[in-house]
Amino acid sequence: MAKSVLVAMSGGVDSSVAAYLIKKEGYEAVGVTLSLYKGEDAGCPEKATGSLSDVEDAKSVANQLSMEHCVFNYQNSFKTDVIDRFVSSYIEGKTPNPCIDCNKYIKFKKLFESAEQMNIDCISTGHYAIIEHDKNMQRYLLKKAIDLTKDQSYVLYSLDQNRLSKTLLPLGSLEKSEVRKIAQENGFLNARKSDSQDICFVPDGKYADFIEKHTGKCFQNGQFVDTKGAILGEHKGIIRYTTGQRKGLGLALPNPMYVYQKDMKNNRVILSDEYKLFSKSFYANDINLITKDSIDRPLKVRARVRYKQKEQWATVEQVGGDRIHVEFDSPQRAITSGQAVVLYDDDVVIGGGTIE
RNA sequence: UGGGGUGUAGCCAAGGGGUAAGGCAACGGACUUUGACUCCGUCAUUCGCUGGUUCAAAUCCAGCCAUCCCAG
Repeated sequence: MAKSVLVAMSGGVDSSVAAYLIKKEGYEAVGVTLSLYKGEDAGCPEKATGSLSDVEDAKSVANQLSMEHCVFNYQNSFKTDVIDRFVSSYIEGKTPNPCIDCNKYIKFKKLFESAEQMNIDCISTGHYAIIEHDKNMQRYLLKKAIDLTKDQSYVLYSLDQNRLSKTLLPLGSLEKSEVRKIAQENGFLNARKSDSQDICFVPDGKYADFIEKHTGKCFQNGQFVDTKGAILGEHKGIIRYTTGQRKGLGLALPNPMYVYQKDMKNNRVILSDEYKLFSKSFYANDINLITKDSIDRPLKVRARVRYKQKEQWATVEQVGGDRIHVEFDSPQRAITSGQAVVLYDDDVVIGGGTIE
């Protein structure tokens, strides 16, 4: 009997083509669109994921593919595991990456649980990455997509062996242009729909306003200071700034200045020249390793400290059960607490964690 | 009140007779399933004001205004 697959369909081109490919390979496929938040929470009802038009788009494609389609309401989980975490991370002065949590807690957790309850074997998404079983290592490996410009292996580093073994990512070996072409050839109504961007639940990009609205708090103005403590001006609430940021400071100084550190205790944002932003070493916690159970000795890897960064050579050591120390060969710009570090061995994701 | 300095865009700032550099900020766009970074584009019909000299004045001259510093 054909394996059954639950295909996450956002209503966009990628997941639609993923569904098409799954179906084509003969799987017994069911499409599901995740309802993650209410439109009004995002202040922009029409653009929300799981909003009517996205659901309709997904339904329409599923229909064309003669697939069953349903909508799962994950709003509660999404609120506690993605939005609340996002908000509290910012309140702690960090800069989170909500897409990573969404994959970790929603797409590759809640959705798995739902699949199990439905007796469905696997799940599939439209992520651009490759999952491969390595016979020698007796492990499933997560690898970069063929189309490196769209590669999303970075946001999937939290997947474990169990999840990897039951996940199908049919787009990993395709170029984005091929995906669009397939959508077009099949007459999908979203063939030309633009790629998603910005935080999905903050479609207007004003994440600080979202946090203030969500918490009901107003983050007070405070001082911009230089590294010597001299006052440079007034900031508009400390959550509005992140390490390495240049734009939006509103200061007219002789040279461009960047956010160097955030002093949450004194509600001050410390600015510096760009060169001070470069550093080599940091710790990360909440780690997940894919290619091995633990890092027993210093390991030479390539690492990214943000999405879409080119990997850089580094040495990693595990310190304790859930923590690693990373030392880059050369200084990297604005290593930011709350962002994810992902370790690579060439095209293979070794693992990753959250930067402290 | 006397002496000196300075007034060019939101901020800083070049230019010292020939038709307003640059930086910062801002805004717009590109990039982007996170925040950022980066890149591209826009941004003074006018130089404190009023007169004068000149073919031509931000530039030279006069007066005025504003502001800063030093004296008292």
